[in-house]
Amino acid sequence: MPVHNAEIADIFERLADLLELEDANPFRVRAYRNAARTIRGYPETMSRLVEKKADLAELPNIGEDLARKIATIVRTGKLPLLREIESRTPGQLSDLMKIQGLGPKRVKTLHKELHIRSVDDLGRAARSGKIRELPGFGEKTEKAILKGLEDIAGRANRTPLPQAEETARSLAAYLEAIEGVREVIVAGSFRRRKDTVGDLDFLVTASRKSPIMDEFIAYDEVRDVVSKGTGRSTVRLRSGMQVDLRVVPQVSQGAALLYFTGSKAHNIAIRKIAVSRGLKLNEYGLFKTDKRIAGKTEAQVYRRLGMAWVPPEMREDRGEIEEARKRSLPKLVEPDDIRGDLHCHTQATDGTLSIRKMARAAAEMGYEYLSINDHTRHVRVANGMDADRLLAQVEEIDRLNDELEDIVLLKSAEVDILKDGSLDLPDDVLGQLDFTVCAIHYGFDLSEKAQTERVLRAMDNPNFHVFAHPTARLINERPPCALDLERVMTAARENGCVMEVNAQPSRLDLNDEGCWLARESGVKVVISTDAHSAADLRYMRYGVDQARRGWLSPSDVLNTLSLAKLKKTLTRR
DNA sequence: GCCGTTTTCGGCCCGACTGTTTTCAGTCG
Repeated sequence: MPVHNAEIADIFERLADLLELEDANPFRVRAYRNAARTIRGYPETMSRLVEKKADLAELPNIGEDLARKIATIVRTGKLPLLREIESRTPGQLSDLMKIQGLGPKRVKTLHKELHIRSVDDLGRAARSGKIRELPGFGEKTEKAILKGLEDIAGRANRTPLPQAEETARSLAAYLEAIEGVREVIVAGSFRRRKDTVGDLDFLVTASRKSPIMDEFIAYDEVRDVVSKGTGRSTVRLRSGMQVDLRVVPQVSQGAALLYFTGSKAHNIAIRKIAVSRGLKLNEYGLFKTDKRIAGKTEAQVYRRLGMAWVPPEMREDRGEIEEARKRSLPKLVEPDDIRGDLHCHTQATDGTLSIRKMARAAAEMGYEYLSINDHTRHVRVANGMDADRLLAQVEEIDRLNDELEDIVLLKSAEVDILKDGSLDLPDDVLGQLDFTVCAIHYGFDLSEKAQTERVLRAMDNPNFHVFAHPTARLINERPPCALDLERVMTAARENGCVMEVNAQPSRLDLNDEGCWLARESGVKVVISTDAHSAADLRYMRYGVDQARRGWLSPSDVLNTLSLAKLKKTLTRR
């Protein structure tokens, strides 16, 4: 079983935690964390890179030493250094650092003074009141630890973007109504459009006299106040979501927006650029000695650093800094570029509307085309169609196309990929469609080898056009199935197949990294909503977000094409 | 342990808030 990037990143992060507990050189600790971040977000697997004998030291934040360590982990699944350190420092101690308010120093004290080795030990010590007696600790810290233990026990998942959007909208409206508030912006991973959001970062410009902080913590949905200051406060909402609020002067708004949008890695990289130019960048502006030379807008700050403005979705330190310095950032796809939706369902299977009503809804979105992709027979729970029903639907679509004036319907289906890699309707039936969208709906737990071969075999069929929601993940519900995406991409390119970016907020599949891999592999994508109702067509935006995070341009996305060009491109040779 | 449009050695992002303290260490983002 090949080692996943996440496992390698976990090993390095654990190592960093334990080294920190041992008071190791903090920059060495940081090096391990930086490397972990690079590996976790890297679109290709380290296993594959090692197999290809690629030079891992070429990757950012990876040098000769870590390249060797990665290779060791790939080959053996473990790292001798970690074992060696764990023999000195109990491995579970790194778990304690996950509790809010506990860092390496305090964990070390707890271990040394009270012999605490695990989360359970910590709970017992806190409940018996032993922690408050330690030097540097007190009653409040002890209480905070008990609270922190509760939090990690019932830790909420990261919030899907649309839910976060709803929370953000209500809170923004509340904040905007507070006296003296000028502008409210949500920054953080929300602004970078990550598929899920951990917490919300609100940035507010307000007059000096505004009672913003008092009003903020008085918001109806606030469960507890984590901290409260004049410039920054943090609360936890009833939903479990954490919200940070920062008040900044208008003259610093751009610098603050830049800073609080992140990512952390992007911030660090641009601060280094500032330092290299003898400047200092913080959330209040860009400074030459003590003189602010930029800060009102983001564009101003980037400009004074010799860079183009970077779209928030790209701010992950995945090469955007270099491109911005060379002024060669790609032009990212935008919602307005989308000219049609290539995956939707009707009441023939599990959708809620007739074909005609879906067509009308799509026309109202301004689309030129919409394809109808009802399920095929294997998906019985969704009333999947057999050949006769599908062919009847094809005729119905032909009739509707004669009648409809403002939109063209494409004949398609969401065809099941069976376990043996065959498609669940005969070729002569599939051949009557304009194109197919093929997907896995069962057998998610096959081994990576079996799952990958299943897909590759399916792609050999000339009636396979689009691979829908490729990893079949459901955010916070079902992990992505084991699939060698790199091999799948290669096969897609060779066979002229296309990958779907499924825009359902619970799927977002391909995700940003998948989009990145598609582009690198020379594979085109379609962004589709998989709509089951008219309202679902509005999910398109979320798919575009992920495509932008994967640096996709309109030319990478086939449903930015006119109908004529699209039809030509979706044909396999 | 990484990295280089000043450098292959000597740097490494920066400020706010809290709690336990009487001036600051620890943690967080």
